[in-house]
Amino acid sequence: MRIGELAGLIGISTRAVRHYHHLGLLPEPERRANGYRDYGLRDAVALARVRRLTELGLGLDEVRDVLADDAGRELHEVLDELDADLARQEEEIRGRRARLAAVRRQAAEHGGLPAEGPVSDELAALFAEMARTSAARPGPEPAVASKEREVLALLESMGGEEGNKRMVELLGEATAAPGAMERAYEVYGLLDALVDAGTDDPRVAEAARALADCIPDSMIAEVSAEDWARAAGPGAETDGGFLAAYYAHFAPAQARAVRRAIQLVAERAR
Amino acid sequence: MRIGELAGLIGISTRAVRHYHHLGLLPEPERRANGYRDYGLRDAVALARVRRLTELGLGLDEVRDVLADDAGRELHEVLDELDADLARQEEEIRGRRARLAAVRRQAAEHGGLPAEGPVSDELAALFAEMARTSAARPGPEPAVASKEREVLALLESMGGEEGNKRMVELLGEATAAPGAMERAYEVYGLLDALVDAGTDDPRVAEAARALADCIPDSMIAEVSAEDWARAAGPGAETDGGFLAAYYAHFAPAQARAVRRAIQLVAERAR
DNA sequence: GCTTGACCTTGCCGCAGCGGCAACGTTTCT
DNA sequence: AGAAACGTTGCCGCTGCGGCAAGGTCAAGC
Repeated sequence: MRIGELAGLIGISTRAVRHYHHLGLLPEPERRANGYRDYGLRDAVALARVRRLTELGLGLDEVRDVLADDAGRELHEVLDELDADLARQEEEIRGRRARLAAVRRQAAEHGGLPAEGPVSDELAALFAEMARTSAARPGPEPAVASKEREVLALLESMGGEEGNKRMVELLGEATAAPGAMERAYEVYGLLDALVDAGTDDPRVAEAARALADCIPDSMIAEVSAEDWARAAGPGAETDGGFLAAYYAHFAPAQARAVRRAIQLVAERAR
Repeated sequence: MRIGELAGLIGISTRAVRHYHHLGLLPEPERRANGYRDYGLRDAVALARVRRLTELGLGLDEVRDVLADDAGRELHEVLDELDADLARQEEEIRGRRARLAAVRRQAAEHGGLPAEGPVSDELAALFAEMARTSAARPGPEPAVASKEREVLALLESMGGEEGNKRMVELLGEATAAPGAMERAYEVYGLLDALVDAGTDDPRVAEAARALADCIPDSMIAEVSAEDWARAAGPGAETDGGFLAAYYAHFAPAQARAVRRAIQLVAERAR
């Protein structure tokens, strides 16, 4: 047989056959006078065995090892490992499909993936409420409000399924109280004014007080007192986690005010 | 944020982030004076979205398309396609695991993968019977016998689950008859003597007759008369399938004898 | 000031399992 | 004689980054 006949017999490409030669999976057969490889049925048997193994999902080098080691002991190991690997892959795909189904459902309801804004309906409602409030107020929207939306969107997309959902829920309740969103925008205004201020500006303390007053007890209770304290603690800027990014997100005086507000909240939490 | 902070926040490597920049999945942020990339929370949001999509199993270019097209129509398509693809993969893995389980069972029973010989126990038994018969006969084993084993091993490993299994079964029955294997070895001897003969050697016809006499009616009935005729027909050598390889496997006079035998069988089959 | 270590920058190679293509020789059919 | 269908070797391409090179930058400790 020539290579094409062999390949056709087994149902594989000639490239694959040559590849197997190259990797040493299949011994090179005799050559004919013209240089063509000349295969016999024993080569076909060998190739069929190689292919059976590769189709099981073994890597080519694993196949080579299995074929080389006639020990058969290693085979057992390899097969066990392979099965575990396949089981893992199967689970992973199942999980992906589950998540994908959720995304598809949401995309269908929503008419598309959340583009740059909110992910959940609750957050979308919250943003809409913000937009209404802002439109009812004079002047442009404070930049801090838009930053706040970014933070919320990030928190929600960052994964912590349960905690963040609950957070958004509480936030929705809190801003649903009459006048709450207006008060929040007052605070945004105070913070916005600090964009170019020094960190020792007297308005910092004022903004911090106002911000802390906006946080309802229900949200304070949701987080442990230690966590509140940590959030305002000295290491927060440099812990490399979310808080560091959060503080870095604001101008220095704004960050100072936010931090002071969290300190006040932490005191209330005790 | 610098790139490491961003990456840590989302839970990804800096390499991946840069890779996403390179592929245009994530816009390049402003640079600081020292050339470092400077990220804000909005970048984190964008990155989180990219990552959610990639973790669903979308390719990076698909993610880019989805993010670029705010149409959302294409998204639906892509997600459908992805789900179908994942379903296919899941099925494939399931099939592989099933086949793998069979191989593992066999390997455990057998103390290793069939090394170069038979695959099934039935074929192993047949080969053992051949070895016994050969040992009881004077002189070395005819080369044709070994070639025959190759053919059988190939047939069995080539896949056609049902048909080949039945073939081996019938072969087992046929050779279990008293004296059958001895008669087969007589024929092997006749064929072996033809290795250097011309195709018009008178012994060809004799060997063909003897070989045809070895084939029991049960095997003849298993294959349709047309298939027998085709197997001995003029196109068999060049059809590129198994028969071509089979005939090429023998010396010319041997092949001629085998073919003549099949012709005789085909006549009996009618 | 100097080192050390942890960052950052760009850029190119490697990975699995071949497919594609180049650039060429052989066989076979017409 | 020419075309079609084979064969040969060899190198590049694909995915989603990781590794490594060969630096520049920054903060901390001596």
